[in-house]
Amino acid sequence: MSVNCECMNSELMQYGVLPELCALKLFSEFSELEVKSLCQGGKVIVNDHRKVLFKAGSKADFFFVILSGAFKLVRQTLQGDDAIIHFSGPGDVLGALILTQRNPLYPISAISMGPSRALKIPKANYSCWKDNPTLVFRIQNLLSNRMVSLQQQKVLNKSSLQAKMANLLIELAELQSTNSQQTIPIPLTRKEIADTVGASVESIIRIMSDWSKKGYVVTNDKQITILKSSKLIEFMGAEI
Amino acid sequence: MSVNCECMNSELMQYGVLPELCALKLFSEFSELEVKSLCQGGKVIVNDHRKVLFKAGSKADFFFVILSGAFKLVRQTLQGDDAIIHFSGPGDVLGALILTQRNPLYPISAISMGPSRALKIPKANYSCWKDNPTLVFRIQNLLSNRMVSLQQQKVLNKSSLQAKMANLLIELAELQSTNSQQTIPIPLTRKEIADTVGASVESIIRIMSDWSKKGYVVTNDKQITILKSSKLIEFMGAEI
DNA sequence: CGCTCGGTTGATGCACATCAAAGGCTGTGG
DNA sequence: CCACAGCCTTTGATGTGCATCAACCGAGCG
Repeated sequence: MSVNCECMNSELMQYGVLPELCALKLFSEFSELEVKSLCQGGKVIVNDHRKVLFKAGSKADFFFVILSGAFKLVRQTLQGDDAIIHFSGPGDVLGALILTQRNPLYPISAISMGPSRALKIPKANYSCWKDNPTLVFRIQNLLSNRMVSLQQQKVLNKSSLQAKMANLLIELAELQSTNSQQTIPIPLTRKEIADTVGASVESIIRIMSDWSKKGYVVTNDKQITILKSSKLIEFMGAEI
Repeated sequence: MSVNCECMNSELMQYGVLPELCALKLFSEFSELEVKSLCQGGKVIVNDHRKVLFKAGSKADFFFVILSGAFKLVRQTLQGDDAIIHFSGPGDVLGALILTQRNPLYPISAISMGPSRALKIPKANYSCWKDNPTLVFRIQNLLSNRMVSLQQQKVLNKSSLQAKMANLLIELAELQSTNSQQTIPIPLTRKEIADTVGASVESIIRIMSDWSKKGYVVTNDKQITILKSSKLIEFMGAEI
């Protein structure tokens, strides 16, 4: 057992993951030693585009810290199509909230979008995570953000599709700190936008091409850039 | 200051609130002494129907434990109508998640539904709440439930209005533990249902009266009882 | 008594979904 | 190497679920 851990640990070092972890906002002001002990036994998962990190309904024996790329959190609807609950980027912690339960199952699936990497950490480690007030605080903040985002979407429930799309694009563009360019740091298909706002692909396409024509946005091989965020913001409050 | 606390504390005793608190699942297996110290300085707020407990955007200097009745958590849309985010009952903790932030503002408003009582606890107490692993654990579970509910609603986003209504009614009916009668333990107007599922009052009324005619539900002065939950569940999965 | 609030019903219209068809692009295997 | 399948995108035609508007009723209430 401990041998196994050792091995995993050396793996952490090997790939130079430790400094990468320390660079995350999640672990800022933590010493390398602390991070190393918190992530003991963690294993780096490298995913291509569209690979499942974990699946809704399966046993939650691990939790995850995203290192690079992005993952979508998805649930299937009974009609067979997907509903995207959230997009997670580097520094996000996945599967932590439910670890306090007895026999936890993942409530959602996590699927990579483009090449992505995550650290897979045994559930057992969580006991020392939750004894660290700073860490608990930061994980709560991550959850709080997700909650706020879900609530905001509920508020826009009765609004037009354009309002929901504007909200989504702006929210995603804010993920990256460099405010100069409003480029969404996640490769995003129209279908994924549709699954997020709960609409059909065709409707998304119609609105996106309209916005492109008007010069509000530019899309370029799944990279979406917002040119006139003021116009998009208008949609979010528009009566009509 | 300490005098004030004393007074508040005696207030806790006076109204016999302490045993009431201890009876909550939140505090089960806690001693009266512990609960008393955790809720030190707390003040009981008694509300009629439709009174504001706290308002979105105001400074969050307190957090709350619901003693009796129910509260709806609401945000205004830019169009001027309400969006109900969640219904909270006895034992729920409100305003706790954001207390880890620097200068927290309530992200939502809480409004009583029918006569309700809540314990208003100074923010300062939260520091000793969050040092108690059991309490942190239980508050996380409450949050987890809210998260799951919001996610479920996202999954039903593309479904018919009937599916969303069925989901809501069943979820609310499950709030009360007595499984014999499927009565929703919260007085609920059609408008409130509409604001929760993001629909118009008229549409809710049409569906509710249809269901009443068919004998699926009975409503009786804002008390809704589900007679045939199997029929409602059918709607949640129905293709058409 | 007029007031507001909650419930109800019908007529009309629109913002979407749905269906259908087609073209580009990528990877895969014969 | 080409053929084929699968994914993503696009456009047009058609349909419909639900919002919106308008009007009315009953109950509670200052």
